[in-house]
Amino acid sequence: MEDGTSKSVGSPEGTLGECIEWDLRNGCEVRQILDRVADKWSLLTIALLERQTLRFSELQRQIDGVSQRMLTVTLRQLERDGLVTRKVYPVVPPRVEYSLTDLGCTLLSTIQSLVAWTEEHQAEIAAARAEYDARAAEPVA
Amino acid sequence: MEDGTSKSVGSPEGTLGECIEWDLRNGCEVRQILDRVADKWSLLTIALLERQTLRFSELQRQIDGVSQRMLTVTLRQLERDGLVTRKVYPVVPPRVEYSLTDLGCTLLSTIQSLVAWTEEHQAEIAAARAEYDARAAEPVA
DNA sequence: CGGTATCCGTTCTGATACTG
DNA sequence: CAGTATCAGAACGGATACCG
Repeated sequence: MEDGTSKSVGSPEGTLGECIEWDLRNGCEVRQILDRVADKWSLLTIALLERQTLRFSELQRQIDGVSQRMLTVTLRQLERDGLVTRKVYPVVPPRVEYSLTDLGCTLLSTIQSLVAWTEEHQAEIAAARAEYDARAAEPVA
Repeated sequence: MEDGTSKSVGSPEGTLGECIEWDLRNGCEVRQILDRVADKWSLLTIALLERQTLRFSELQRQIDGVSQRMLTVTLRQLERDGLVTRKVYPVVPPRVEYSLTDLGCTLLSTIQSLVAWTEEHQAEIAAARAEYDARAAEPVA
C-alpha cells in the first residue's frame, strides 16, 4: 500500500474520456480510491451521515445488514481517507460519534446522485434483467 | 428477484437521508444495483463507452488491468441490466461491439461526477492517509 | 458500548487452456 | 477475435469470543 505521494497529481483537464484515459494509463491509485468510495457500505454510511452525527450503534442499526466488523472496517477506512471524523467520549459506557468531514461532504452530492439514479431506474433494470433472463431461457426458438 | 413492477416504485421524495432510510428499511434490491453500478470495472467500462462504441479488445486494452474474464463478466452484467448493448457481427474473425444504451447514458453524468471527484481529491485523500498512518505509528507519544 | 482478534466459509480474480 | 471452462490463491464477510 505505498501511495502515490500526493504531489504527482495534476490530473489533466478535459472531457471525462480524457481523464479516464489518463487515469488508466497511469494505473494510478484513482482506481483504488474509486473502489473505496464506491463501496456498498461506504456509500450508505456517508449518505446516512448527511448533516447528522451518529453513534456507532445508531449507524449499525440503521444500515442493518452490516455486521459489526464490516461497519468498523468501513468507518476506519473512511476515517483514514479523511472523509469521516471519529470522536470518542471518555465516558463509561463508551460513546463514539461519527460525522462527515468537509472532504466527506464534498462527496455527498455525487453519492446522492448515484443513489437517486439507482432508485429512479430500479424498475427499468429489473425489467431489463427479466427480459435478458427470458431471452436466455428460450434461445432463438 | 421479484421485480419492482415499475409502478410500485415511487420512492419517497425529499432529502437523500429520507430516501436512504426508505431504501434501508425495505432492504430492497437497490443495494444490489448500487453494488453493480458502483463496481470498479463497471464504472470504468461505462465511462469509456461515453459517446463511442468499442470492441471487446479495445476495451480490454484501454482498461488495462482487467482480465479477459472480468471484462467479460462485467460486460455481461451490464448487458443484463440494460446498460450496455452487445452487437455481434457474424464475420470471421468475430467482431463484437459494445455501446451504451439510453439507460446507460443516464448514468454517465453521475459516474463522471464520481470519477471527477476521485481525481480532484486524490491528493487530499493521500494526505489524509499519510497523516492517519503516521499518527498510528507514533501513538500518543 | 464499542471495539479488537480469530476462525472459517464464500466470493472474487487472475492465469491458463481450449473453442467457434 | 471473442469468448468459455477450470483451477488455485487472495480478499471479503460473517460469527464468535473477549477486552477496556
